[in-house]
Amino acid sequence: MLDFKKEVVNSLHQAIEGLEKEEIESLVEIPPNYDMGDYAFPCFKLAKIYRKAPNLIAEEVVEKIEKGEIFERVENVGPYINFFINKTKMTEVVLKAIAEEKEKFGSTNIGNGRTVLVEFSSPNIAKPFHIGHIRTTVIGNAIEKIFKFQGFNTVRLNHLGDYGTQFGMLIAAYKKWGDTEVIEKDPINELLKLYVRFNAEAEKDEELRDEARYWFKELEEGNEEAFELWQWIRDISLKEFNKVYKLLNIEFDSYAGESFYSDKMDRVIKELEEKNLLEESRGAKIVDLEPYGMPPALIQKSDGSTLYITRDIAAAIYRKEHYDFYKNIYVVASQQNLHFKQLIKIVDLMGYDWAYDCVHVPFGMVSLEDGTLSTREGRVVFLEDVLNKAIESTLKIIEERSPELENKEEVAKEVGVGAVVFQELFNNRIKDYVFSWDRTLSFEGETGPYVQYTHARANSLLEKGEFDLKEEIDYSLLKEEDEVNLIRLLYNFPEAVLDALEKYEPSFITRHVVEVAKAFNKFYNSCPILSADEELKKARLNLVYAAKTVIKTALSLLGIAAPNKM
RNA sequence: GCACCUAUAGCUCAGUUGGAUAGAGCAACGGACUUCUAAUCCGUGUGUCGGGGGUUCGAAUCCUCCUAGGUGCACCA
Repeated sequence: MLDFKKEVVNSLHQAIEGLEKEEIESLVEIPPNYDMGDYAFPCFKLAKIYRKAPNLIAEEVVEKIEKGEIFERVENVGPYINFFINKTKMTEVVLKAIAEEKEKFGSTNIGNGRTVLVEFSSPNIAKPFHIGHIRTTVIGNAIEKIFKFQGFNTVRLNHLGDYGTQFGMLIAAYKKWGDTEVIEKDPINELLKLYVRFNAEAEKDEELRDEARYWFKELEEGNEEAFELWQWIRDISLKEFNKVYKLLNIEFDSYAGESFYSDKMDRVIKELEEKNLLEESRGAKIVDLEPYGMPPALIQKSDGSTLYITRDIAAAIYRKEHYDFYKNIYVVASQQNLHFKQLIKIVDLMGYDWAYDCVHVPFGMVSLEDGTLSTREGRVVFLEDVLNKAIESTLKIIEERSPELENKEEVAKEVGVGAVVFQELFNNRIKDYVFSWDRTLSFEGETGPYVQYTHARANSLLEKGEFDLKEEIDYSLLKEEDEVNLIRLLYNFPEAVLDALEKYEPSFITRHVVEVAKAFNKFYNSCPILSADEELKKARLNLVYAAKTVIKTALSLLGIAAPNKM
């Protein structure tokens, strides 16, 4: 697709002496208001070079710029040079590109088949899948889709929390108080009860903690009973998690969790020792990171068992050997910033040049109105409940507004789940937020259902208007302000996707698609489409098709369905 | 105590690498369906951009100090 910004840069480059193209490009900006043009160039920097007032320079440069067929007008307002793109040209460029590329519009091949691993979701076995897990799950899912869209070979990793002392606790608790039948009926809740009870009693009884450590040690050393119990717990938990993944329509390529690396730990410890990175301290083995301004990383406990970071080092090395990744992305809460800083530094100290291809993508915390989430204290909102409640509310709305709709259940699921996911991807990752039912179940304004509704509306127009993509249209007919604003947003979509990829920030796409939906609805309200004159109708339907396509693509990158009717 | 993150309208948040008058949604009030899906659209207004100092032609954005909140910092993950 023709790059208008490059055109602006080129014509400025010809008119200005003493500035490299790169410098010009970094200065070109989008004015605060489109009345002022599509692109602008401020002349303050030139003022310094030429020792002349910036508005005078702007005047002179404008004189020298050739308008060609790309620019409608180029004019200066004070120290700014404003470029107005020829609207017919822009319309033609965008609508043709979308008609050709369809749902691939916005994709590139910058990945060129390189492998990107995305580790996300990674719930802890035997604990409920609650609202706190939704962020990693949907953010990771979106990031994977965005990378894939740009030509990367992506691998979706669910690094299950299926190892560690907590399993010692569970095994010990099960052996004391467990009942297989009861657990099979409601696995997560019953296992959780055991876990909570164990923790409560361990407060009073130190010996219980020793028992837990003992069982974890046994598990690590291959005790058969411990292993079988562990596997059973893992299986029934995964079955529960899959209910949520199914609702979200998310699948993984690998469920290799922490346990998978249990037999790869010795090698790590040996290697750290060989490279003189390991030190004895208080009976444990650590890597001293003080020279890098970080607290020491505990690699091996004094009882010889390993820790989270040890397994992560093993995992990183395994992944490099097994997948030869270009990037290894961890979508994990910001609480673990230090952990990942330490992890990456240790891998670096081990001499691996790919250490900084490991990227931690952090996100803020979810809390409840009455405080922090706490599984142990029962302050928890289950993700499955949130999704089901959203689906239920959606179904009610459908019954009210479009009772004749076919497959209501299916649409309710797509819209209800879409609302939850969309809200989750709407703000910057890093922000903390307080979970609120009101906000989650609101379907008006800048929400998922709003965007989906816009898509369904567009689809309905295309059906009623018997739209044919192959028909020739007259691009110059689309010159209403509301049309041009929509077209401009469609034109900017590919850049929004690239920004999202570069910053690992799906919300850039969420924000952009909301703008597209707003512009579309404005256009829809101000411009008659089906009742317009034949040629205008064809042109407008083409624009409707383009908007619908971009909305659908954007939603799919976010992991949200785009129903044709709702 | 040390480190990192956050602070923008009543609420929830945008604000592109420093740039032209700081923007949305929600909430409130008023208006638009015999006409393309009213989960829509139009109108009405509110800001010490947490505070001070600095850099700059120009700062919500960069630097610095302070305040408030959050998170992390050795045998949990």
